[in-house]
Amino acid sequence: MAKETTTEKKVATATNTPHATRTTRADALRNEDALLEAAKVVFANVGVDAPVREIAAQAGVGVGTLYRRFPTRSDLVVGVFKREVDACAAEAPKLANAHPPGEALSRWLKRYCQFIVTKKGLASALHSGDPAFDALPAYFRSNFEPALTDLLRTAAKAGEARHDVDAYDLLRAIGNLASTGGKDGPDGMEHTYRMLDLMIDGLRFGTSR
Amino acid sequence: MAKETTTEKKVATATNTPHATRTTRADALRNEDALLEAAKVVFANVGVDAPVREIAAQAGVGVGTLYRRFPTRSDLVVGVFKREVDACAAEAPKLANAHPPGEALSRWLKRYCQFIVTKKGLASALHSGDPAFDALPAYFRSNFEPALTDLLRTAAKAGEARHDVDAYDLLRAIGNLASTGGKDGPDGMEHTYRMLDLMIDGLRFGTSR
DNA sequence: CCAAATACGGAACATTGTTCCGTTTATCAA
DNA sequence: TTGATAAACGGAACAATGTTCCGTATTTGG
Repeated sequence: MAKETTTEKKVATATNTPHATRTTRADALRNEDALLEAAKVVFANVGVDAPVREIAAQAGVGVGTLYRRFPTRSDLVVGVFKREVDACAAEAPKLANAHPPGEALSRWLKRYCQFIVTKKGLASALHSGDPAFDALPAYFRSNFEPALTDLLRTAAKAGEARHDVDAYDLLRAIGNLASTGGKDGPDGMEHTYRMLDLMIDGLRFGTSR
Repeated sequence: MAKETTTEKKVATATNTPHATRTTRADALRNEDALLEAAKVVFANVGVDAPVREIAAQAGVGVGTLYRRFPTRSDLVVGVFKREVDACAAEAPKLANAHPPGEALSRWLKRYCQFIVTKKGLASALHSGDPAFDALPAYFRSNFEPALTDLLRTAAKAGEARHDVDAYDLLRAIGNLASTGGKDGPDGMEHTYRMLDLMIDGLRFGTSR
């Protein structure tokens, strides 16, 4: 439900009538991807209020195509947001495989930090009252909390992090950290990273108990 | 500087050239007032995103007139906000004259509560990133803080309120109280008023020290 | 009462979100 | 491979909205 998989999708009718359904066309899938990617770029450059036409152009697609996939501007915003959440959360297990537990945790937190900074524009859209965004906070949490919980638990077992830190608390704390002082500050992101390092050190402190 | 006074306004040129300036035309003043009043009503009914045309119509005026007075939609929003702040702050001294200190304080806090609830729509506009709104928080504070400070001090001297309450803290606290649970809640405003009464009682507690 | 400055109204313009529909293309059975 | 057909496409057209322009009406001051 999170995102369209590349798997074939046919409507499962009880009686398989002839010509019942077809697979989703390849160009359609390609375009959906191109649109999300284009929107991500345009949102980052121009802001979340960027005109739909500009996104369609960047994706090399007509507005009609855009609207068939995302019936509303908000739907596109939601799509980009979810895709970014997915991408960020998906890195947790990868990092866990590639690095020792403490390192994996630290790297993922930095990655999450980047996500937050990038999505600052979106964050304000969340509180715009548009009901299309109502589900996003839950989506955010239901993806990030388990991902971070795993990293934390593994690191704690390996003696590389304390046991008494709640994943959601940490997500919120870092979220607040990163959203004030964003990437356009005096020393661009450096301040945020310093604060993040502080917090990571805090996670390690008192480890061997 | 707060608002246009009804006083004549002529540009004071060093050398009074002939035909130097004229007073602002009467209809212009009338229309400015009508526009602010209309905008207040429409914002309340339709929301801050109401179309400019609708406001002009409600004021019985063409859009051209609106735009001469308020070069931008945001300017109109700012105008309404300031006028409401002015109106609310101006009631403080009036209440102080008409009631005993504790009563005046309590009445004004309730009045302020109404202001907050009404302006919830505007509040979200404040955080919309539009630089036109940058000055509003300061305007808010610079009007309300002195008004409430006076009420508090007077009440405290009369032994009807504690001495150790900071006006700005109180403004913020009540602001938070009133903005969650607004006028459309289950028991419309009643909950907010109950909480406010609690706070007012708290102000009185420990009075005779 | 007149001339000039000022203000007015609302049509016209520009920018968006969204819909519509004639045309193109991918799919799949034969 | 091929052709019928469902699916998807592109972009013109529509609607809503902020903003500008300018010919006309009103107010002011003498």
